[in-house]
Amino acid sequence: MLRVSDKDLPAVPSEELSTVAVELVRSASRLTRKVGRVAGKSYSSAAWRVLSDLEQHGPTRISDLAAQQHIRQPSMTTLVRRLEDEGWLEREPDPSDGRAILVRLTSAGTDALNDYRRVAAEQIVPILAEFDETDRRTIARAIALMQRLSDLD
Amino acid sequence: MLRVSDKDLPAVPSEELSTVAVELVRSASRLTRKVGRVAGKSYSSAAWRVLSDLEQHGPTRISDLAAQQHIRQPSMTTLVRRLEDEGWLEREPDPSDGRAILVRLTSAGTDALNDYRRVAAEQIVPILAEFDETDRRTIARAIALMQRLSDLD
DNA sequence: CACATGTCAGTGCGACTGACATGT
DNA sequence: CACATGTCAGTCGCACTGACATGT
Repeated sequence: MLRVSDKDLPAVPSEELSTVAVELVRSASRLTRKVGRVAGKSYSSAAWRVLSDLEQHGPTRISDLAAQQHIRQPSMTTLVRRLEDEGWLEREPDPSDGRAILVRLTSAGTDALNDYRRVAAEQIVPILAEFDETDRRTIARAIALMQRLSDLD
Repeated sequence: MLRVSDKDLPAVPSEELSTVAVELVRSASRLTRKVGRVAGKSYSSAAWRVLSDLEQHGPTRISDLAAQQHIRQPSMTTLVRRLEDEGWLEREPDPSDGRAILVRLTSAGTDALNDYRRVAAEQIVPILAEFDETDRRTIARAIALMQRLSDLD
């Protein structure tokens, strides 16, 4: 049923974009569910996304973290407190704004993040390894495209 | 920055499969988060996945639904009860097994599902429409691949 | 004073485990 | 009796809104 070579892939008529969109969301959420719960001892994917973003961007304010994750400020306050209780991040006052707080990843946080990544990868890599070269490229490219779909707005 | 032809895409060395796996999960969960909350009035993506699976496979037992969604039976019991309260599905005894219950999608459930799909698509389609033909094929193919990654185990 | 930042209180969805009733 | 199916009870993660204190 599935083609292995890109040039054999059917074109996507614009009338069917809506179906593609729905199926994309569906498969993304299935994958998230499958990997998320098993990999996280107790935390959801939001926690790991926060840690990952902190690693990438350095110390960040609560409000900015909330915006990045598409959640409200109070929710981020709670999440940050839980992660702080775990020792995975720490807070410091923002020197440039007395109202704000900078959240920073700790080394324990980095360790936890890498642990999570290892476990998550264990779920996926064995199957990924069976994909042919074209399919691997497709996945790699799709990651960037999904990123674009998530960031805009 | 973006390549338009598949054969220009970089190969994926097997040493980097683990990174690809992690980033795939990350971008999938970001997309799920972004679309899920905005599209769902109050329900999470799990609810829509259940309705969608029921539409596809017909009446299904609670335990099978739970297995499909990678959640436990008691969680599925609760979810089914909420969706039943909404009038989106109904239960009937399984004629072939007195212990089991068959869950069936109602017409109101189909309507709700289509409403959700419309709203979800509205978030994605405008950006998807700006993708070139190769990128659309990439997304379409990636959906199937993510499905494979979710189903196995 | 208007506004931004963050927290607190209260609510609800949606997972989990353990114990249990019931049917095969 | 062993086992599968589903529910109940209790817990916790993780979103939300509205109200609020504090700093710009």
